[in-house]
Amino acid sequence: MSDLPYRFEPTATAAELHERFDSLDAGAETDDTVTIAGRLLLRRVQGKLAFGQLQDSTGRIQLFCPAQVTERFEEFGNLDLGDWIGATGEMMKTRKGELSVRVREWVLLAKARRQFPDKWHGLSDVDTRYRQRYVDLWVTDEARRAFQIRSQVVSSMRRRLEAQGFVEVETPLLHAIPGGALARPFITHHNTLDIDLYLRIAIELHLKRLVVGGLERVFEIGRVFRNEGIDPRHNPEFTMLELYQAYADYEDMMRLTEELVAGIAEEVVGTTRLTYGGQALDLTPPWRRATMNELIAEHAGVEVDLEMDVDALRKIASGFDVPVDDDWGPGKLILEIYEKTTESELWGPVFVTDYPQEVSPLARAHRSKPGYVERFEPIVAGRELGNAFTELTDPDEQRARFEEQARLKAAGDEEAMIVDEDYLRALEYGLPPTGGLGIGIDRLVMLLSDAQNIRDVILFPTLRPEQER
RNA sequence: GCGCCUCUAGCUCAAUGGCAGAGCAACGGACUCUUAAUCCGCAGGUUCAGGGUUCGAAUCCCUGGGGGCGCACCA
Repeated sequence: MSDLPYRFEPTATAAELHERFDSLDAGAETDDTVTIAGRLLLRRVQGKLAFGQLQDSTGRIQLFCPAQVTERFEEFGNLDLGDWIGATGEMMKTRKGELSVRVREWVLLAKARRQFPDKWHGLSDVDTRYRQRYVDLWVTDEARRAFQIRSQVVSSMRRRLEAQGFVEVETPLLHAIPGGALARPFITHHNTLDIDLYLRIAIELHLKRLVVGGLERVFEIGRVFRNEGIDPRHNPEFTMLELYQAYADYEDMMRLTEELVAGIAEEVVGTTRLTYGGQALDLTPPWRRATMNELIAEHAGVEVDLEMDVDALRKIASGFDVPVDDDWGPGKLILEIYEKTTESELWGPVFVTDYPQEVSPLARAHRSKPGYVERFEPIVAGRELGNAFTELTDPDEQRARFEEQARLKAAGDEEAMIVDEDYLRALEYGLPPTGGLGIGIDRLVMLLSDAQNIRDVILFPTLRPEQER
């Protein structure tokens, strides 16, 4: 029978105590009684005097425990590193100037039956860090920091969007028709309906239905699933912000993006001038705008255009070692050339604009450039941070785009879309001019926490299951 | 999916074909101002698993497993 308490009531956190009492002089004693709780992560017993370092979610505070003052002193000295305890005592500073709680009463809240990692070296095996995040969070300062930043980023994002009149919604994760992006979905099954359902690969189509429904500014921050490879920038489930704004176009979305990201950076890390992977990264608006074709010319040294002969584009692509598929039109060829030669070279931030329509089935045709759409991707540190466009609103045009996608699907393209009749019906009721934007939250947090691996900003990244021993 | 690298005590790491080791943690002891406390003592292992080569394997080879990086795919 365990005699561990069912409840405990700390009156202060480590951070609060430092804020209130750091100004004490070395050797000072007070009558201020506090109760704190946390894990004992360091301990130094010295005969009739013991010191402990208690860590809670806000930081660390020293416990000062003379045998004459601290109850059950012998037992206190036998605590293991990692034990959860609660302690009550008076605030003081040691002669050496370390702020401490002089512990009178204390209670064991939970026993650490497994040994904690080395107090100095911590955990370096990344596999263990990801699998046992509950340990990692205690012993790896950067891990705690990254997830604090993540929390603040999402919180700041919500507040900023709400302040601009955006309404947050939740739409289904289980989709009968996967859509809104070009990606392979996870498939699952509903027993009672006896139908296959897909974990969503994007939020897009439901949110645009809501704009049809009169939610003129709408957003969702939520999990999206793509059945693709895992690498330092990709996790099969990741978090996206998607937002849609009636009456806006992609120029509005560019302004919104740079202001949102810069505002969040300012609020969360205090500056828009970051260092990412040792290189300076300045998120201060305005960000550069450049068309895909201009950037290809800059970085690959070749002029490409949809007007060009397909065979000429094929030749250019092959020249850059792009494996060319016979089915690809000029738009897909240009995109592949861009991704192979240019994208990873862009440090940014830069808005890459004016994508070929062929690879953008949900974006509206460019108002002045035939064959192109009003779409951009914000590129930062050589990677896409998001995707946005002036939304395609014409139901007939959308049907034609879906049918072209369905043709590609039939030809073997597993990432192509299929016709979504209900979405077309919604468009037939009328979607106003609308700007849409998606931002990868994980990627944004990586930038702001200087993380080189997406797993460092996802608490429990997807891993192979451990084998039974 | 392919290629390269990696896996040794709870943690961090040595030992590169010749007796499996250290620091921290644990365990026993000393110590009333420590800061990774210090000092003395004592334990701790299916070297990821299985097979092979060898007088002898943590080390070399093969198969399998976990992880990392790169490529492919993608945001």
